[in-house]
Amino acid sequence: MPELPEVETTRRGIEPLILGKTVERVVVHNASLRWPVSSELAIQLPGQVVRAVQRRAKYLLLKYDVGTLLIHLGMTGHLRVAPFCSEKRKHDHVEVVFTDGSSLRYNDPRRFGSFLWTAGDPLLHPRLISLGPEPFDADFHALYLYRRSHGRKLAVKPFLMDAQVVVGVGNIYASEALFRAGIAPDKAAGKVARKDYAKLVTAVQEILAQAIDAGGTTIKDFASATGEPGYFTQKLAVYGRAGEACLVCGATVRQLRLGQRSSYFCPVCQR
DNA sequence: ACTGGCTCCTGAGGGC
DNA sequence: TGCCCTCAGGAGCCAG
Repeated sequence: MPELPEVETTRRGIEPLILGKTVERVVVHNASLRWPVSSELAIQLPGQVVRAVQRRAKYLLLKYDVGTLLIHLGMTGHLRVAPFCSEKRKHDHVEVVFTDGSSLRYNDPRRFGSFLWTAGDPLLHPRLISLGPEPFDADFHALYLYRRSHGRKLAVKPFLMDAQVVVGVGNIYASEALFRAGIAPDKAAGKVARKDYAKLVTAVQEILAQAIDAGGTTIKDFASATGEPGYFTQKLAVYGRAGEACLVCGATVRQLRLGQRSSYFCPVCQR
């Protein structure tokens, strides 16, 4: 379920706990994630040192000398570091065990996440190569969104959530950013004015930055690698607030479905 | 080329 | 207490 802030919070949590450690072995309890967990992991990783813990979009990149482990948390994935001998929980599917006895443990009830292995440049992996810019990159700007959306009838909210347009903006932050930018979520992407895309770019960046600072958003079960919940939940202006009063104008927050996802908005503030 | 719909899977919560 | 229904933070794939 994590969006970019939750993945970044996870990255920051696990990095100091695994960087420089040597893998002893990989234990796969259940290989049936989004794609089957590659048997390459158990062959390639033993003896390898974690050289870097990076993020691209919602993927975590664990870099080793011989390749990169790409981890996607899906909707319900969690990573935590615990002693290998500590008690296992239901839905602990994969463990990367280090020579110091600690273990990077992947838990994912719905199993929508993935563990992919690539020996080559991870940015050229099929799952990553066609992704759009990072929201904090210089090439994510108003004119870019304006051009990308030209002539498109798709509603602006699913447009914003399209990882080929910009990465990392999931269902919660898409609603929040559109609220902050004053744009109705069901407006056709191609009808949004360039000046409104400028507001949207700023809104996306502000919201994601604030959410990262708060350690992510916990709706149901997000927790960081150290088990802390996210504290951005208290700052959500519209998400999950259907029927309640808009914090800005007092109108009733409404809910509608766009692209099979719940969207929340203020009919007065957003046009 | 776009768009909407379906899909993977488990669990929580509401209504009866 | 239990059953059934809907919904959930992602995103690939398919038909039209």
